[in-house]
Amino acid sequence: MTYSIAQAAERSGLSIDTLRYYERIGLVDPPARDSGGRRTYSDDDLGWLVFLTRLRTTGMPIRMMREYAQLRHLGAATAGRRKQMLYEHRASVRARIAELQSCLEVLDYKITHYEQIEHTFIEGITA
Amino acid sequence: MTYSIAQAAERSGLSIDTLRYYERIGLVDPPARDSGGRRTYSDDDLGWLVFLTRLRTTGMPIRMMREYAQLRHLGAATAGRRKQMLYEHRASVRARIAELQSCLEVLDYKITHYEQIEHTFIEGITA
DNA sequence: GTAGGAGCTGGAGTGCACTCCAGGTCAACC
DNA sequence: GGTTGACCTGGAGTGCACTCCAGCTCCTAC
Repeated sequence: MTYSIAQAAERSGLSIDTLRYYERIGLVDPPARDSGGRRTYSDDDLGWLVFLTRLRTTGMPIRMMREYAQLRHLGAATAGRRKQMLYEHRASVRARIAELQSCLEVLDYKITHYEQIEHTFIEGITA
Repeated sequence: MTYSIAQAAERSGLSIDTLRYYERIGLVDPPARDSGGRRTYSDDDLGWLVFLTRLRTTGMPIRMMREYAQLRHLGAATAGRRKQMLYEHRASVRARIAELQSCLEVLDYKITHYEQIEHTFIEGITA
């Protein structure tokens, strides 16, 4: 199965421009072309694109994604280093989640505070 | 208790430049000045700065923080709208956490995959 | 055979959130 | 009274990750 750039964009959640941009900066290998010179993405290409969106969503900078892509390109010998990168990235994602959760507590506290103000206000009116 | 801009920066985790920038764009009220024209931050100022860093950490854009700051400036009458903003923001933070957790699963899967490759490799050598 | 739509390239432009800088002031210490 | 160090202002510059554009080609459908 192959996909036009528009289909690849839709399925990966990236824009058409972003797909070409990622290719230009070496984040994705240039996909095959059809007889008219148009990009045709394979299922493998799609899988990689989707994985990239996960890395992006979790805040990995493009510079690091590119490093990962380059290691991947070098084949099985770099599997250990890639695993190490994912390990470290996973730790940073976990830390980020913890950070967000701690901020959530502050938000909860603030919201409770506002709710109390509201109650006082209503009681002030109806009393 | 009052603080110099350097102390405010250290305690809030923002840089000195960012403190002045936030003031310029209306995110924080201009603090008092000493006889020499230097900013002196109060404990209240500090509290607000720290709260802003929480909003920033949770991904609230500056535009929205400014909106919140403006409502706060208008006093108690806007408490309901501010509460509403925090409510919505909390929902987005929760969604963000869920998103990160779902990506974590993908990372776990990938890492497991790499570990299996490693095992196979070692067995291949030692066998 | 032509009109329309998708895709192509190289390069310029955008939005966000800072960050840095030059040139100046001010208070304190030697 | 001169030097030092923190701070001041207005404005320019930076890094990131896209996003947009002009001018072109190519296939399809009428």
